[in-house]
Amino acid sequence: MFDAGEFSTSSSAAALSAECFSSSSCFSSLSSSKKKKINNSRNTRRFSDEQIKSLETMFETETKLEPRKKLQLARELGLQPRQVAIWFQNKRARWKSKQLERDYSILKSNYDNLASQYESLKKEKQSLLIQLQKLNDVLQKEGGKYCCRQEINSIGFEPDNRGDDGTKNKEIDGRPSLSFDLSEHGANGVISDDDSSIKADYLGLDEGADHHLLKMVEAGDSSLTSPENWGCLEEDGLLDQQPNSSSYDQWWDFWS
DNA sequence: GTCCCGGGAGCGGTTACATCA
DNA sequence: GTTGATGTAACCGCTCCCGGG
Repeated sequence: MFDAGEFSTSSSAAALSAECFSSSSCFSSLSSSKKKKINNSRNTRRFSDEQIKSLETMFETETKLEPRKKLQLARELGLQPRQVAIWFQNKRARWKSKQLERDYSILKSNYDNLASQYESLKKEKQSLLIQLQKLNDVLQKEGGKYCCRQEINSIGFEPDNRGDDGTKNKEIDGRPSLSFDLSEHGANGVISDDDSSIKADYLGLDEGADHHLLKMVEAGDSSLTSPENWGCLEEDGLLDQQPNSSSYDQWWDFWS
């Protein structure tokens, strides 16, 4: 395929190679002037396009050459077997380096996505906490009118109950009903079933428990904003539905 | 069967040089 | 023409594996 003398790649180095190429100890035993001469001989050392192409093709099929194939390839390309071996070594190193870069890029992309999701969830949580605080304030102003969520349920509380004029609060049976704006939860500003399932996901709650919790939130149960009152959740069996203590910790971390 | 030794091969890191902007 | 960055062939030192004694 290629004549040994066709390429000037390793003119003087090739001449040396016949006796020294396969022995690094031979090289290291040379005087410094001799080494310099060898280094200077690297002048036109780049392999030709044809040689590179053949080497690349072979590398695609196998990244490690069998000794027999190495000799054959070296013969075909007019190179020393050691040159072929070194080319494969360097190629493997470069390929590995590129692979690491690709892997890093993928991991970084995944991390960025997760970080972005985390930030948006954090904002959503903050927004919900603010809403809870507002509701709690309203409830405290109103006194004991909303002490019992059964009572609220019995009057058909709907989070989306709005007055005809579009205001968020509307009287039901002569008592004010509360609605609130969660703009992040869709155009109509109410918590949808979809939202419930989303929260169930990251709170680790099952749908039933989460629904219960959301109802309490929707109903403006002030106990939710006061940890000392969370005992009622246990009484309701809500926290009992936590699969394990780590989920409980997760729940606590989320709201704290 | 086990240990030791030498040689071959691969790998990570480095050097020397060519090329290009 | 000079310079810094980059790519690459070749090397060095080390480790691992394997066969022979």
